[in-house]
Amino acid sequence: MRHSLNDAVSQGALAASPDEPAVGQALARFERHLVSRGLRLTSVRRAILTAVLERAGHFPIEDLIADLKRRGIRGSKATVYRTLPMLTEAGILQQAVITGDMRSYEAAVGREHHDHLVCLGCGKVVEFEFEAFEILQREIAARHGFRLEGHHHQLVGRCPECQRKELAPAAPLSEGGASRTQHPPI
Amino acid sequence: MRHSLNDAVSQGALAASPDEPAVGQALARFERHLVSRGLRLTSVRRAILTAVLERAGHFPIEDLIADLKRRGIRGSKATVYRTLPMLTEAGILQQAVITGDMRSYEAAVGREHHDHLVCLGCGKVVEFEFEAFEILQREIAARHGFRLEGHHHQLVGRCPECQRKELAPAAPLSEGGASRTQHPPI
DNA sequence: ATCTATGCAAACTTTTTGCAGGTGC
DNA sequence: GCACCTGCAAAAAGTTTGCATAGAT
Repeated sequence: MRHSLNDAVSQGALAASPDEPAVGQALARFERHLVSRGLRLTSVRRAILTAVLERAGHFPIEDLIADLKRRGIRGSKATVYRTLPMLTEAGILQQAVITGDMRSYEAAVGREHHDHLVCLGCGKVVEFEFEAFEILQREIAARHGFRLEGHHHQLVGRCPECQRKELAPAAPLSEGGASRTQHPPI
Repeated sequence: MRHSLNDAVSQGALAASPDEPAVGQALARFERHLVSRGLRLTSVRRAILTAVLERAGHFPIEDLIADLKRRGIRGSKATVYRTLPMLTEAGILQQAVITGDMRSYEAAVGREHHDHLVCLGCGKVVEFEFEAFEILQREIAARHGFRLEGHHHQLVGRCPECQRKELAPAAPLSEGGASRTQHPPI
């Protein structure tokens, strides 16, 4: 009963509360990771990790830096850029895979795999969960000898608003109406 | 019998032959797209589109530019950067979704959806096809009011070589062996 | 005390843009 | 001939790095 598909809309900063147990666990994991390599869990790194976990979804690095600034927390651009890969290696973050211009990250833990439904028109992203196929995915990975560590499943399309805009656009070009991004099979 | 999963390894430049009908069709589509907006299908644009279609898989922009240079074809960096979005709007290309640093594209047509199996260690990408779930995908899109136009399904893991390297690395750190990127659930 | 972490600013890389001259229709 | 197109070079945007100072154990 847990393996059918399962939707969850979640955009923007859903802001997990800072005292959520996940934060403590992530801190512990991060510290383990750091210490095992002779590095230190400093206050800046703690602040960055906390800020990261408060962004529920995927986020561009710039936004994270802005978060820190806004709250008067230390943590410069350079330090953030140096810390995010550590969080990734610790298994706390992963690079998000959005049709993308800039690099973005998302939590690798604390939620089930959440996948993206991206609007080609306005770039809006809706998240959903889609767990039904992990076995088959594992099968595919195994065929290629890979050990599977995660997946991204991203659907791209047009959101309701953009579909509406398509019908009555300021499009004085060709007669056909929606000429802009309609893709009949070639 | 066509809806089970279906694998196809294909890396590097599988190089469709230039006289393949797909090229002509794509050119026609591109021209339609351009003309409908008062733009022109020039020789440089034709060359770029041809080069694009000769790269079977996903490719970074830099590689495409190198292709053109290597063959003495006109088509500067700037023009390539200006042309690729047009090809995307025409439905011929789409941005590839690779855990990514730089932007990359792939053909949106001429092959079934092909998805990626990416190695976290060395970045190697194996492509596979995974068509079984389009109905469910459509269902998810519909729930959110989206019109589905495509999908990416990307699996990330460790390729066989990188798994091997993990076991006998030059890793004089902690005692545990593979400390680097093993992620037990938090 | 020693070694790591941080911030700043400079360097780099990738992508975008302005502009003078070339090209297609 | 009028627009659009192209290449170059300069500008932006995003990311990385060197270095002097601050911080952690």
